Amino acid sequence: MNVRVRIAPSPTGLVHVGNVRAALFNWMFARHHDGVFILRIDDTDRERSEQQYEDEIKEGFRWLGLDWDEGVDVGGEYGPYRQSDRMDRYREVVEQLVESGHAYYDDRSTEELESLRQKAQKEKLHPNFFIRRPARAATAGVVRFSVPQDASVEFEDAIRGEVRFGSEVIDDFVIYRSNGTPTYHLASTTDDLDHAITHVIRGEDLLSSTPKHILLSRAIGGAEPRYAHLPLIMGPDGKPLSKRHGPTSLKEFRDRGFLPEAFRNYLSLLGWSIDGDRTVFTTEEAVAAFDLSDVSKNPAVFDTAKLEWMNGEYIRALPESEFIERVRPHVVSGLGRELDSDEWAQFSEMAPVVQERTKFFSDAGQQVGFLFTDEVIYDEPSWAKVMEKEGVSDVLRVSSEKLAVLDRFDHDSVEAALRSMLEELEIGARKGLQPLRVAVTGSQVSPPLFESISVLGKDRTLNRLAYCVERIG
RNA sequence: GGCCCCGUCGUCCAGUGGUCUAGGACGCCGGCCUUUCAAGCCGGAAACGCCAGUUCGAACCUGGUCGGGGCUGCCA
Repeated sequence: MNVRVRIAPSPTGLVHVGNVRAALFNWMFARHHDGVFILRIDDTDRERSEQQYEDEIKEGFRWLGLDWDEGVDVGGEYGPYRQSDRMDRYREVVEQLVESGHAYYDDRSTEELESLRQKAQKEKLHPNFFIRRPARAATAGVVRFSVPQDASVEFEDAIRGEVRFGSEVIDDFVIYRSNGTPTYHLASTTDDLDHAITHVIRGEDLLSSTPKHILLSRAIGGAEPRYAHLPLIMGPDGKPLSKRHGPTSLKEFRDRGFLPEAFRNYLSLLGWSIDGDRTVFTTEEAVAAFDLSDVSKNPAVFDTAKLEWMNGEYIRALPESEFIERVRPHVVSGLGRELDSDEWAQFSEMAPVVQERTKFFSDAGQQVGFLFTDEVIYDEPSWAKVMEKEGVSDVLRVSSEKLAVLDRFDHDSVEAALRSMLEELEIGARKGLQPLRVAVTGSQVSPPLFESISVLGKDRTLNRLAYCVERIG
C-alpha cells in the first residue's frame, strides 16, 4: 500500500508544539514507508483564518525540515489543498448526502436545541441524545448528519487498539453551516477521502470525533483511512498545550537558536522512543525505526530543560567552523550591531570555548559580550562577592605589571604572567584569578580567563584592570 | 452529568507473567577534574496511584476504585 498521510493545521493562530509533533510523526511515518506527506490548510473557519498564520506554519515546517510532497505551494494531483478553494466540492457532497437521506436540513432555533439538551441532561443521557431528525422537514438552516441509531461504531486505532462508541452517544452533528460553509467534520473527512489519505495521525483531542468521521466516510463513499491518535502534549504545569498556553511558536525556538535537528530529536521523544536506552540519534535513524505501534498512549510534558540539554549536545557536536557560521546571526542580533572583521577574528578565537558552553545560540552572544564593548557592565552580585575583599587591589596591580611587560599576548604567555603573579602573592588560583575575571569580563561567570584576556588584548585588559583598581580605591 | 482515552522516578521513555532487589535520559544532590561557569567522569536520592481477583508467580492479565485528560458548539 502506498502510504499517504497529511497534517492539516488551521491558520487561526500560532501552531503549538503539539501540532508540530503531530506533523513530525506524520512525516516520519511517511518517510519510513516511502509514502507521501501532505500539507493541507484547514481554513474553513474563514472568520479567524489569517494568511500570516499560514505563512508562519509553512516557515516553521520548512525550518524543521518537514518537507511536504503534496499540498499548498507545491501542488499535487489531488489538489487543491486549501479548504477555502474547495467550497464547491463540499457543497456537492452535502447535496448528495441530503439526497441520499444521510443528512437533513434543520432550522430549529438554539433555544429549541438547548431545551433538548437540558432534557437529556436531566435523564442522565448523552447531552445530544434528543437532537435527531425532527418530524417537521426543513429546507433551510444548518445541515445535520443523520446518525443511524441501530449500530455502534468501532475501529482499531493504530495506537490505542479497539475503540468503541455506541451510536446513541453520537449526535446528529452539523456538517454545513447556515452561512453556506462546511464544518470541520465535513471538510476534513471529505478531504481525507478525496486525497486518498491512508492514515489519519492526529491528536487525541479528536478521538471522540472519529466515529463521526467514520460514519461520514461511509456515507460519502471511498476508502476509509486508518486512524491513530497521538497523546497530547502538556505544558510544565501539566495542562494541555493550546494556542495560548505553553510553547506556541516554532519561531520562538528558532529565534533563540535551537537547531532544527536537535528540536526534531527532542520532539520525537515525546510519546515515542527509538529503543530502551538511546536518546540522541539522527533523523534518519528515527525514520528507519519509526512505527505507530511504538507510540505511547499517555500524555507527555514538554520539558524545556531537556530540550536545552539536547540542543547543547548538538551544538557541541558541530564542527567549529559550522558553529561560528550558525551562531553568527545570533551574536549580531544579541549585540544589536554588526561586527567588523577584526572582531570576527576575535570571536573565532574564542569560539571553541564558547561552543562548549552554549545551550542555544542566543546565549552565546552574551558570553562574548565583554569583548565587544568599551563599557563593561559589572554584574553587581559578582562585584560584591569577588571585588570587595582583602587583597584584590594587589592582585589587580601585580597582574597589570606582569601583563604590561609581555611582548606576546597569547594564551600561554598570559597564563605564565598570571601564574607568576599568584606565586608572588602566594595566593591560590581559585582566589587569585576571580578578581581578574570580574575585572575583565564584568562577571564571575565567563569563558576561561586566559583565552578571554589574550583575545581582549593588552591595552583593553590593562585599561579594565586600572579602572577597577581605581573603583576599589 | 454522559461518552471516550490515559495512569512506571519531579520530567521523558524502557519494561509486555518469572531474568525487576524495575533499566536509560533530563533535572536534582554529592564527589573528582579545575581559573569561574560549562563539558567530562564517578556516586546518590527518586516510581510501578489504590483495592480486589486470576496465577505457583504480576509493573505486565481482569474487575473496581481514585486521579488526570479529551469530547459533549453553526471551533478545529
